[in-house]
Amino acid sequence: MADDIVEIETPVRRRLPPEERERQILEGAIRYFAEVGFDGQTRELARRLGITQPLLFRYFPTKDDLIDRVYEEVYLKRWKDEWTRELMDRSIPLEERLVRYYEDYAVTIFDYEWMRIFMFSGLKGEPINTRYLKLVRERILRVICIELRHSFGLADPAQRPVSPDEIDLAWSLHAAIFYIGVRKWIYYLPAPDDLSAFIRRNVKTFFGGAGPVMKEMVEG
Amino acid sequence: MADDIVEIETPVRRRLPPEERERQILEGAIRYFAEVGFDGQTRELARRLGITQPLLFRYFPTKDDLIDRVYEEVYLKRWKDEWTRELMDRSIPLEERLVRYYEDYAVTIFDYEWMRIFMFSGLKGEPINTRYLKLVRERILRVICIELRHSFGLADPAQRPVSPDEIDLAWSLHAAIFYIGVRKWIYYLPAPDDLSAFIRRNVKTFFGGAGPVMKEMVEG
DNA sequence: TATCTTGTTTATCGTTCGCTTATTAGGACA
DNA sequence: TGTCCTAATAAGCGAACGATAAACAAGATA
Repeated sequence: MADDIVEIETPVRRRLPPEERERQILEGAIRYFAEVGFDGQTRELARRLGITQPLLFRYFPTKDDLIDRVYEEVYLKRWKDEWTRELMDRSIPLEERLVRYYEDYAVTIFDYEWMRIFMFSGLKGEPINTRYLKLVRERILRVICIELRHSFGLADPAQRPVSPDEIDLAWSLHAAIFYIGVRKWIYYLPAPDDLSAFIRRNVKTFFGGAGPVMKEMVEG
Repeated sequence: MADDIVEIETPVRRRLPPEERERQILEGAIRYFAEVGFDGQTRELARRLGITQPLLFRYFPTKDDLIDRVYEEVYLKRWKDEWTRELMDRSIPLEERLVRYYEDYAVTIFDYEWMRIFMFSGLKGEPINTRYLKLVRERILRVICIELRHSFGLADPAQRPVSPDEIDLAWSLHAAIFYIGVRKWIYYLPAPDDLSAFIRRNVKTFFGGAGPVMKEMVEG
């Protein structure tokens, strides 16, 4: 029965520098939790990493601690302050600024791990999610509204503050881009093959139609 | 220590007609799974229903069977064929048709249970999710594209079929509306207080800007 | 080569999971 | 009021969960 000879995997015990092992676990956790959600089991995560389960608990005291590190790694480290700065650069036409911003933002969020962990943590009601969205609202959408006001020759936001309704309209442009990520990484449906062209068309549609609507909101 | 007197709940065993009990369990399951996801435990579900856990398994052989019934109940029973029909009614201006459709569609999907179960099942990769989205694409978005062609005086779809790029643009309008539900029921963030006005503004923005973009896609 | 530190594994704890079996009791009917 | 069907419960099974304790061994230092 020579066919029955099975290769025994001799589990080589590899001793890694702590920071390297921690890094390895963290990245494995991001991949794993992005796939199955935070109800995924520590045993299975350890199996995929090729280590034993107790070793996880040496580096991360509890499962929740590991999850917190995942959040930190995925969201906060990927935020760029330059987005706000570049959106305000009036030496460039606003429509082009919007295209540039969304092209860059898309690179950040159109990512298997980012997208799925964002939805999983949203459904769990994690505060970090709310915090992230507040960043989007205050540092992106409000800025876009201010620039739209200027671009359409509407009232100065210093005189007449940006209203929630205007922010909501800006959310819509954001949603259109964001939804591509949802389609691709949550629903596993085909997404536009030319993402740049999609973004350009979306911004053009929005920018082309927003003028009268904004005017009505601000001055109506 | 009269304060320590505790009301003992004598567990009244209520004998219900089977179909009534099944209904009660199904609706409890929708509420519960919408809140915590499908990893929620059958014991906790039973507790919330005020029944014992084995009774669940009398009515639904396995947890998966119960989940399947939840899907059926939430998605498929809420689809309206009249949406497609009314979107095609050219006796009404397209912009108004779009507003009417999204107002009605919003009533259906802006619902705690619908929204959250949709996201949970999406993340789980449930086939029913893909099936539902195919409905949206073929019976809503494609129809909208055809009507946009007609409204903007562009090539007849019978001659030049609607392209994926055009469908993608229609997804964007859909996404803007859908995202309100995400903001409200997934992120628990404030949503527009006048939903009708929001929809009207969105459709107006889209309709106002889509013309040249559509023309470029169809004839460019 | 012997020693020591500590990264890693083996074995296991207490709990909770989906699900089953055996028993109890509600309520329509005679 | 007594009978009977079956809705409902009580008790518990094996497996899997997060987490722990004790034993082992890789690799730097002497």
